[in-house]
Order: sequence, then structure tokens, then C-alpha cells
Amino acid sequence: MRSNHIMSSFKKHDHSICSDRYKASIEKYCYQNNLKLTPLRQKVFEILIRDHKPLGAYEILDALSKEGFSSSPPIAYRVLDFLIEKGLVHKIQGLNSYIACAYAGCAHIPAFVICRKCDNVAEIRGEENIPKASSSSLDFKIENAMIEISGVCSMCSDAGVA
Amino acid sequence: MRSNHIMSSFKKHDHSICSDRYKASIEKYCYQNNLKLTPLRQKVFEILIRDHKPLGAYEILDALSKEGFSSSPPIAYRVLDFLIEKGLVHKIQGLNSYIACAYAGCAHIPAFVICRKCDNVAEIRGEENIPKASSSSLDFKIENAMIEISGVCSMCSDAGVA
DNA sequence: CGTAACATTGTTATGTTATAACATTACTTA
DNA sequence: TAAGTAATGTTATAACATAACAATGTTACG
Repeated sequence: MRSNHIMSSFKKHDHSICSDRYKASIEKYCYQNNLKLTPLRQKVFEILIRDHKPLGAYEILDALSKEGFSSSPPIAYRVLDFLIEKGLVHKIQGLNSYIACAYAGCAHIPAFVICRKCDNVAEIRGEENIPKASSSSLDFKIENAMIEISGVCSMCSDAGVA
Repeated sequence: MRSNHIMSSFKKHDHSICSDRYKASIEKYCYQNNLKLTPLRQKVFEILIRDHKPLGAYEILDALSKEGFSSSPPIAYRVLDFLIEKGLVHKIQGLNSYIACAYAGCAHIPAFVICRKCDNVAEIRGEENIPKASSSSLDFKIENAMIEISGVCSMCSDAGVA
């Protein structure tokens, strides 16, 4: 397991260890890349890793508000834009929500596995899943990929009927 | 080329032939599956294939309005829900927009190649691109996949600088 | 130091996308 | 032809996101 590997939300684990790894990876990344990890940015990131689940922008705003931060919409969206641009957070398009990157600092194409029952999401590496053949037959310059797999995780399918 | 194959938006082609193929495939599919292709549903589908581009729900509503149909938001969303559920239309999550399925009636996992310059979109088959290994190691029951590749198409990269 | 330039955060207003809830009309079928 | 269901019409509002500008903080350089 690589040092910054984050545990899947689909497996029971001690999340405090995860949280520490997340924090360490973002701090290291910002330090190495000379990015300012302001209190607001730290707080948003902390909110995102707390539940180990994707959150909507307005959920983040609520959380910020409860902790005494300003909470008008642009606050969240700007910080999210920053974190997304730096690859520290990803947007889950299918849920209009945001999740901390599990591989911050490692070049990768993110892909997500989303349980429609418990709303947990695991990030996996999507490199091998982008359609090389088809798109090259189209002579297309690939810049980005969004891969979101949905279904039911093992914890949920063990728990009851479909 | 299979009989219902639709031309890629990234290649010059006679779109009237495409349109006819789209229409034929939806009519055939609805007939075979005993689905009611009402005037409203037909019109929405026709609007979607006209430009051979994805459209937002409110663009569809505008078009409906111009053609004398009722055009409050639920009108479009309900018809889109129906067409999506039947696999005749797909939603492009990254653009909040909707596109007629290029493989209606064929079981497939849709994937999209999206040019960020001209906004054209080509549907390709995504079967081979879902992350089998990773998700099976998670013991996850896959139901659906969303694969959207973005970049620049050959027409746009020929046309000028990046 | 002081100040110009830039980055960050604060605030108001508004734009865009989507759905809830209920009314009406049409279509089926027994 | 009446009851049940599917489809469409309408109003209101929820949920998601950005534009535009003000205020404050930070940095770097003479």
C-alpha cells in the first residue's frame, strides 16, 4: 500500500488514520507547491474528509456557518475551485457533490465507485479505463475524463434485498 | 457499419441521413416495446436530433415554446425522464445537457467524447472501459456507468491553436 | 518603511438547473 | 360509461452555481 493510500469507504476502517493521511497529504502538497493553505481552505478540506463522503456545496456552507466562518455561496465555490484546480478535491458530477482526493499529489485520472444506497464513494484510478482505441479512431485530443460507476456496495447488498 | 449507426458529430456528414436513422430507430424501438411515442415525446426527440448536439432542458423548453407546445419546466423534464429511462436519450452530466442515444435499442454502456471548443459530442460504446478489476476487488455490484471524455476534436485542433 | 500589485475573503444579487404538488385531460378497458 | 391509469398542464419553489464589486490581507520591491 502506498504511503498516502486512503481506505475505501466501503470497508470498515479507523477513519481517524485516514483523516490524518489526508491532512498530511494536502499539507505536504501545498508546501511542496508553494500554495497557501489558508484557514478557510483548511477548514473546507477538513469538512470534506470528516465524513469520508461527498458533500454538496451548500452542505459545506452549512458546516462553515456552524464553525463561525462566512457562508455565502461564493465562499464555498471559490475554495472548491481552488482545491479542484490543484487536484486536492474532485467533483462527483452525478451527485453535484465534492470529495477529497484520495491520491493527492499522485498524477492520476480519477474514477469513482458510488453506492446508490449508502451514498459512500470510493475513488479508484481511472487511467486504464479511458477509451483509447475509440477516441484515437476519432483523432481526438483527450484532456480529461470523468468516470463514475454506480451500483450497490457489498455492505449494502449484504444488509438486505436489492 | 451497423444499420442504426449514427455518424459522429466530429466528422462532416449528411445529417439528414442521421436524422432519419434516429427517427427510424426510436419508432422501431417504441413499436417493439409497446411504448407510446406521443406528439410531445416525438417533438422533444426531434429537437434533440436536429442539431446533433446536446441541449439543456431549458433550451428544449424554448424550442417547444416556439413550436406551440407548453413549456413549463416539468414538461421537458418529464419527457426527458421517460426517454432516458427507455434508453433513447442520455444525460451528459458534465454539461447538464441531453443527447439522443446513438445506439437506441442496442444494449450498451454509453460513453461520450466531448469537444470543449465546439461542444460537439460523440457517443461511443463504453463496455470495455468500466473498471472491472478495481470494482470487483471492492466486491461492488455495478449497475451503471458514466464515462465522459473531454478534450479537443480534430476539426477544432486543425482550425487553430490550442 | 511605504506603497503598488496581487491574492483572498466578504457580500449582494441573480442566473441556471431541477423537482414537488396538484389540476386537468386523454386514453384504456372491463 | 364509469373507473383506473397515463400523460400533460400549471404554479411555486428547491437546489446548484456564478457575476460583480467591496474590503481586507499579503507580498515584494523601491
